[in-house]
Amino acid sequence: MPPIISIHKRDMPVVGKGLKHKTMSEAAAAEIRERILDGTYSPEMHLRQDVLAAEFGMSRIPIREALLSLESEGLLNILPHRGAVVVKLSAEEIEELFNMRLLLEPFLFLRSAPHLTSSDFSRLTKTLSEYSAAIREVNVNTWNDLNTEFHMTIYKYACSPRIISTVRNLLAECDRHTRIQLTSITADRKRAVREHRKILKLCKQGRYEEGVQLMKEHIDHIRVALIDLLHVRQEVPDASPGGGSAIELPID
Amino acid sequence: MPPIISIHKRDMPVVGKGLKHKTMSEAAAAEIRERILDGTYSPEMHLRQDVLAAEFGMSRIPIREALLSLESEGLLNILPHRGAVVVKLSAEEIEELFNMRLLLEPFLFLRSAPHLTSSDFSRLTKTLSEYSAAIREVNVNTWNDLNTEFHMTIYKYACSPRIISTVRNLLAECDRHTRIQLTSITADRKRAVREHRKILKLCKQGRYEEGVQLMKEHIDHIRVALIDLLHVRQEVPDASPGGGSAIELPID
DNA sequence: AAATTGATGATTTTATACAATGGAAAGAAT
DNA sequence: ATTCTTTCCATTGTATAAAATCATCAATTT
Repeated sequence: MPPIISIHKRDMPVVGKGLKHKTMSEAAAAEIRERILDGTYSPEMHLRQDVLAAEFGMSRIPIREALLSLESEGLLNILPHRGAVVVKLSAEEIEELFNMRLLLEPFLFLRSAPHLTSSDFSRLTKTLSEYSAAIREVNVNTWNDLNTEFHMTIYKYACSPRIISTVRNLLAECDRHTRIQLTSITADRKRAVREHRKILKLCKQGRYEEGVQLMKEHIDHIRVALIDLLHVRQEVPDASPGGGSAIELPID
Repeated sequence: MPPIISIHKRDMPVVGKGLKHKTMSEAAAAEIRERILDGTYSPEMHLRQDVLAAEFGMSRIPIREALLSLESEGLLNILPHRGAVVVKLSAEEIEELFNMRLLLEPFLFLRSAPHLTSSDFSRLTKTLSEYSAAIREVNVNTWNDLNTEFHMTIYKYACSPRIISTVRNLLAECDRHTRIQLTSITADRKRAVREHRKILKLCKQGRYEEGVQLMKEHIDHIRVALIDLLHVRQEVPDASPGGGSAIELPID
């Protein structure tokens, strides 16, 4: 018997059309997105079309289209005639993403939560359990998927596909940075799990006003902790006219 | 003397690189965007790459890239292997755009308005005057530019470039539909001007809470009127779980 | 020494050609 | 007559080649 050669997905990416993708550019975008989100391509890294094309075994045209697509998701900046750079967000820009979540997610919550079914709650319970395990094991690769699933399941009945997709994209953009925080600070990890659990409980009990309030606090806690962390690292005083504090949260 | 041949911009579009655009695809995107926004390309219209390429005097590749860019702005849907279709928004989808504006614009307003300068007020006064004239003359081609300028000037100090660009894009998307309303209903036109004028006055007087409240009402009035108009036309009962009413507006 | 100009090469952008896809029409089967 | 299958063709997606842009470096000028 000849030895069996094990091919791991990450060792040798298969980038192409198939069941998952109708076009090569979609497949390339998915792979590049994954690499940005998992940190393989770090902020400010320059992505070369020819290198990616050679690696993925395709021409540069679908790579260009993939990069354009990722630019519209906020993950890349494309500078004309100079190429694509992985976005590095300043503390202020990260904060803005959280501000935007704080503006949009409560709306989705209140429109959707009253319509959640028992099947949804089963799914949320399962997702929460997996999230808790991933947090405990510091398994950073699945945090965002599970966090996104938790939030998106709660919002699924909001009848606001545009806002939902905007939030989904914000979650993806935030994840690169949320990982830093959750990796660094044990207490923040445990609190995230606790808050998810309580949000779910309040939904089950039909206490939506309290649920939405906690959802806001949950998002804000991450915002505050992350900005603190980033400012400690940068030690740059925040002098912008609108900076310093987030939106006016009526925390009763 | 030979007769002077007058070349109008709209009669013979010059689509290309120059001072305005670094790439052909940017130039094409701008021209196509303009045509979508001014109604030349109506909702559900199919845009063919080869036709556009021939008309603009360029190859299909930058056209493809332009179409991708416009898809990310929400103006087009690109169906793999089937081409690009101008987005037609249902009444619910239009309403969602307004809901999103109602969530985001007050935040921008409150962060920015206190920082407006006398120079800003001069500009706003001028813009308002031009807007008023355009409304009076039912000059639909400039309404959105002036409306956008009014809103964007107020928001310029919000230190939230991402939210600002999201709102700018929402304004562009709403415009195709707001025109229907404003063209149809005289009273709505006059009220829009009145509301803009009063918002500006409240800003000058430093009465920001009242200003933001009126801004919300202003946006909501258009939403309500537009949805009424669309429902009268469609005569389809709204049975969606989250439909019927907008966000919970605390109108004191 | 500093500033300006020109040349070069790497990379991106676009043009042209070829391949792939999906819808419509035609033909075959029931 | 209706339904299913096959073929065809228009259009899109991708590959390859050529053109354009920009950053860097060397040479020249001030």
